[in-house]
Amino acid sequence: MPARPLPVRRPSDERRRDLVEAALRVMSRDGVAAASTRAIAAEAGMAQSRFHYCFRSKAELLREVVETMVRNQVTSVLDAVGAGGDVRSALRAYAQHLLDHPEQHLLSYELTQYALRTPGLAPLAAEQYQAYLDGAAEVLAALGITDPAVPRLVVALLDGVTLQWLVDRDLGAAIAGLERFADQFAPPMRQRRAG
Amino acid sequence: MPARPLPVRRPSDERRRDLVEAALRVMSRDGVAAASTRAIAAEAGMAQSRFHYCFRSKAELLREVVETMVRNQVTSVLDAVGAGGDVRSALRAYAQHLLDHPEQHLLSYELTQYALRTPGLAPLAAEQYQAYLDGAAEVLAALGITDPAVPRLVVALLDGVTLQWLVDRDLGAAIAGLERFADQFAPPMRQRRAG
DNA sequence: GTCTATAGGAAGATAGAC
DNA sequence: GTCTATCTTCCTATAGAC
Repeated sequence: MPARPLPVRRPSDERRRDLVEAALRVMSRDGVAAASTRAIAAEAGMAQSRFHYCFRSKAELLREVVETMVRNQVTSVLDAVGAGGDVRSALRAYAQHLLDHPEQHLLSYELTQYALRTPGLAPLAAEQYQAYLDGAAEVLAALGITDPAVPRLVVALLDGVTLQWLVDRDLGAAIAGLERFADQFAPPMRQRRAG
Repeated sequence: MPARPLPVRRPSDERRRDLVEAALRVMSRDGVAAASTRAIAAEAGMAQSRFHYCFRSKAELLREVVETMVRNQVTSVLDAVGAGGDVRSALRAYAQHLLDHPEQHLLSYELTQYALRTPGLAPLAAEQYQAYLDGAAEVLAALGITDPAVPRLVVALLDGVTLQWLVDRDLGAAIAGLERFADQFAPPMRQRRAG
């Protein structure tokens, strides 16, 4: 058997992963605008010039950053929300996730807009939201809600409520909004409808 | 009467307005990240160094940019939505506004996040959303909806639906989502509930 | 492969001629 | 007041020693 039956796909695959994760830390902490190649390389504990040994350009990194972040976030939220329970408990779990990881959610919006503003990267934003829709559909199916229009509505409402919370940090209002919304889909324990 | 009975409040008040408007044009067209003082001054037809004659710093400009943009946008949406009609027609008017001025809405999100990420500017994002809440409350009151929790929910849903539309440009899905939401507040012409 | 050093340019802000 | 020219700093990306 030869020593290397097939050439290593990319010699710096692991370094790339390190840089992507460092980029995610910098972006979460300081924002997308602050994530220069210098800051990212420093966060990963390497010289700035090594960045360009692993990635042809910063744009190439950002593609992977968005993909990784979406994967992580969907997994993270799905784990938090879980499979059992009812709609209300799922929404409360989402609120808890928001409270525990506000930077993840803020970063998500920032990367969406980065993708929308960067020529050629708009499809990434579409992939991002497709992943959110798929995640929402999965949770909703586990809750017995199969109406195909609902995931889209749920993602929209979670997005809007999350953005408001990031601005005013009023968790009570956010939860009240989510629970009121939940009444549309799960029979409320008690009547809550207004008019 | 003396020629100048009182000193002009700020000798460059008009120039400031010009720069703010130029900044809004550049930001709408190319994104917040592309709005350098050079690009803004060029858009306003002046030398870059004159920027710092009108504004002490770029941060000072951005405060005014956010305030002006929020004022403009609230006015613009309120005009489009109008005072008469029902919830559904108001939502359709909003959708039309979105279709006519996508950049305004994208810019709104970008500036929120810029404010959230810039130390000391977070209150600006809060002011921005307070203005949106006030605008929504005004429209809802004209529609006979006085539940104080609803404006917040409406703003959240419009935000979420708008963001989704900016990503996938699926207007049919956006309108369907809005109309379904409208059923909560206005009695639907026909039954639309799913399960 | 990994580093230091640096090219080459754009950013915000200022100096000084006019 | 307004310009050109420039300072300083930071950026992405590359060159070249080791």
